[in-house]
Amino acid sequence: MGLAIKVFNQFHHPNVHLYNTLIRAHAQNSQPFSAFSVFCDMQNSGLFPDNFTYPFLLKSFSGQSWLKEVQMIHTHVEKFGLCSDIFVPNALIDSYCKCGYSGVNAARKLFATMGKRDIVSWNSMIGGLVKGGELTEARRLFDEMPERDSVSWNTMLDVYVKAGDINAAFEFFERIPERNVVSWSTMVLGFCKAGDMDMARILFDNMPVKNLVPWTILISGYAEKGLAKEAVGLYNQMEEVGLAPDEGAIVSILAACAGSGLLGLGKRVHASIRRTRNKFSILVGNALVDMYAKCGSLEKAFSIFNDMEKRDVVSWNAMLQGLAMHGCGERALHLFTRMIEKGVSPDKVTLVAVLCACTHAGLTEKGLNYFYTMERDYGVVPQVEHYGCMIDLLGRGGRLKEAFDLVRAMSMEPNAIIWGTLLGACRMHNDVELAEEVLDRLVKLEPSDPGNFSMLSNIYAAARDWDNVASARLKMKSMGVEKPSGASSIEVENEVHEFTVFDDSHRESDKIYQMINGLGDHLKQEGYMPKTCY
DNA sequence: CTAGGGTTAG
Repeated sequence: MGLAIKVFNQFHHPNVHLYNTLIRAHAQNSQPFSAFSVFCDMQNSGLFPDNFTYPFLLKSFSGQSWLKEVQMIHTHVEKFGLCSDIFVPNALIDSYCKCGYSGVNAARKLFATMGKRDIVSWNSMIGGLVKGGELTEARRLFDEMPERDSVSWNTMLDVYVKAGDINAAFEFFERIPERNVVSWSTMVLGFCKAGDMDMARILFDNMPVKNLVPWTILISGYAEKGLAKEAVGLYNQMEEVGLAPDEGAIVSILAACAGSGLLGLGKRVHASIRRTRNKFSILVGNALVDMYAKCGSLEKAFSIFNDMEKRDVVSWNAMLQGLAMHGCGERALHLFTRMIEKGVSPDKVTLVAVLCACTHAGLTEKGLNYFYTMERDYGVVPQVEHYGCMIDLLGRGGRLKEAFDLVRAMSMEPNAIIWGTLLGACRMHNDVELAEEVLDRLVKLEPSDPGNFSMLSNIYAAARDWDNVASARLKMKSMGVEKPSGASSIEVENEVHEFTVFDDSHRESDKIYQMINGLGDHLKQEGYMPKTCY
């Protein structure tokens, strides 16, 4: 690329073709800023962009949400009458659809006024609607379109998957005239999302052709659900068939590991990165920082964070969040100060992390102060997540009434997390009366979640109100769902061992319990009194 | 133009 630019600069009067080539090269290297600056140079030198310039330029924007720039190009294109070529409006539709809600609306308007449409115009428009969550309209357009290719069918399959209707998705999948690797992958993803890992595996095993994407989907699917054995096994299998994870696979698998604490697999992926490349992108760096931080290896996360050549706000957020969630509130706040000193603008996620840090460090006053000054100091308007942090901060501090007042003072509708947080605080401080009131609201939002009643039953238990404990338990049973028991797992030499409560299925179970009891005795000798009443 | 991908409160 550097050489290409050097050669380009030797031309005294580059023509439109040369400019286009350079813009396309920047697009291929995901350099939107460079592409745009070449475009500006081109205009400054008095040349008029043509039918090729705009699609290339728009292509370089992918990954950005540059609504204004897309609108600007749209205006240009209309002024010069370049919409006659179908490639230009098609590229505009696609770019608009990557700019969120208002972008999709602009795309829709453009699509409606197009005199000529090809299959790509329809596919782009439908794909945009799917991204915008407008599934019903996407479906309508699919039914309306004059002809369909495999992209159309796959997009429509994605509609069913996104709608969460796995049965309808599978029926549709079977009706697709020519299924390709994308159709199969979408279906595997659908089963992963539906929690049916057996079906996901069957589909995966029966795929006529595979690439890295279905491997990634299934490994991430296992990892996300904490199925360490399956995830590691499949990752090994992938390496055995000679596939190395690309950036997409790395980021996806690391994210799944972060979500469920699979440090072992995360380390494997990290090792593979170190083996195969000498540097990595911000995306991969952030995924690594987040994975190590969430898995509890804070020092490892810090060392990667510090070694990163470039950091963006997400890098800082991941590190801050990691420190905050592991109780290192003071360290998180110190890092936040460093972030401000470096001139990085905090965003809404940063402030969630900061407030969370105050909560976990017991810094109630400091948290309140950040909350009330965040808009003035950092331009971040408090949103429902920030209120959630404050409810937790006040609630844990025993200031239940203030927490409840804050919920009522919120400008937005409190969601289930808000009420759930408050319920947790009631449990912590044994406030039965408030708990009943809070549960009332919570049930309206999450009527089928038995966890809420489990929480209430614990509150009654703490107050020794056994009649109500019984009725809460009964309510849980009648909902047909037992609270699933949690499991923990450790990995020893690439083998995963899983444990649940009262579990004696492990082959070395006797030894393990011996060790646990021994530890308990030691703790008691040191004066530790276990708290059994939760 | 379609499938996987970084940070968000219980």
